[in-house]
Amino acid sequence: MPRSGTATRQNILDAAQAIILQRGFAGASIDRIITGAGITKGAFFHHFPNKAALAEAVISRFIDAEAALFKDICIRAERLSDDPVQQALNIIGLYADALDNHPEVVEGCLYASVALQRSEYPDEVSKIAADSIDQTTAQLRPYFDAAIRAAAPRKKINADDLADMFISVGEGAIISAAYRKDPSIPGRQFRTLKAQLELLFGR
Amino acid sequence: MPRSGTATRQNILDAAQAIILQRGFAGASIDRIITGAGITKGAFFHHFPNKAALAEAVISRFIDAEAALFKDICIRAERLSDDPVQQALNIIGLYADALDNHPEVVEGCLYASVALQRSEYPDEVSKIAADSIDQTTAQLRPYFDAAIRAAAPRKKINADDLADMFISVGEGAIISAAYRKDPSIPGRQFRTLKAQLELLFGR
DNA sequence: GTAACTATACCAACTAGTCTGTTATGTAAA
DNA sequence: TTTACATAACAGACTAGTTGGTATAGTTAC
Repeated sequence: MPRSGTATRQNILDAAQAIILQRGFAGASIDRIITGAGITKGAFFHHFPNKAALAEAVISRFIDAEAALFKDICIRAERLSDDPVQQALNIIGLYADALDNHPEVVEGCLYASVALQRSEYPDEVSKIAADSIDQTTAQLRPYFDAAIRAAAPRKKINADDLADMFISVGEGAIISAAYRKDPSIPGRQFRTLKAQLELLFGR
Repeated sequence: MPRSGTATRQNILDAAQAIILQRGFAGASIDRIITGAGITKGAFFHHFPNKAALAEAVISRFIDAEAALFKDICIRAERLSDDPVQQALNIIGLYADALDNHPEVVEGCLYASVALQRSEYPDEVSKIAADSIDQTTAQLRPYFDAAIRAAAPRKKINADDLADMFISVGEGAIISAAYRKDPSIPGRQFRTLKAQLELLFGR
């Protein structure tokens, strides 16, 4: 058995993600990444056939982590209450809590990075990022739909716009956090959103 | 007097902004920009001493336009009503209208571009972008403050978080719009926000 | 034994920026 | 009215360094 390369691979992905969020994908040169990871060019191309494959690996890992977090939050929200309104509110509250525990959000978000450099990332990467956003809103929509049906909201509102609002607040708050260098902003923004939806659903 | 170069300069800025929003700042090479603008390298470096100066010009122009739009909206909102709550709501509504008339928002936002490529842009550019964001929230905060004092909101909320929410929804909605290729999203998101604040202030 | 590396040399394409020239347009003296 | 001239607006070849990627020969840990 040869030695495992998984640590080195993670090392590369970590360095790549950090540099991509600081300098963009084009600015994240392979030389900078291998310097950041403390390895050589030979090691890099042993793990990734080219830069496009690296991009796909970085984004995929990020997306998988986000999807896992989101699914976990949905499960916990359902466990906390049977009431559809409370479930929807809990998803937002739990997401706020999760962001509080991840101060590295001030570094930025790879979803936003892909959106703002569509033509620089490989097409495949743009596609899987877009699919992941679609999947997240599709998962979220039923919760808001159920809440709207259960509570007769005080303002005419639809689940699509609420699901979009969830994504928008998340992405936008991370940009605000980056400007202010304040990692508490995303959590606070989701709690502000939660308070507004409590009113909307009469809580 | 020699011929005027202002049209060429605008041409360069337009091409640069479009390419920056598609590929990031590092991906927006001078060769790509001059090809996009249909000019030569000599013309480019006649107008800008280096790439950093171009970045500053592009961002400054964007910031000035945003600031002018925002100021205009504030003035119109104040004219529409003397009621502080209505003024705050009108700002959001007028901003939604303005976004409806600018379908190019799906291309992205330079504020977000700078935030997500801090280390690639010249320091001066990051600084003026951050200052501009600070100034916008500082202008917005008094409106929300006045509304809170006038209306005793139904949820405990502060003007800082509301001003941040305005920025977050704006930035986030543009990212959502880019993913969905739907320029109607930002306007709809601001209207959703407005509906929530109407409830908050008892309207 | 074999995969996981290090180290280094190399390449073609691209990068920001420089350089030397050329062209358009207005001013003013002859 | 022509002609000379000043000056900004360009054109395009050129350079030194960087880019992503390849090649190759040896070393290390399981």
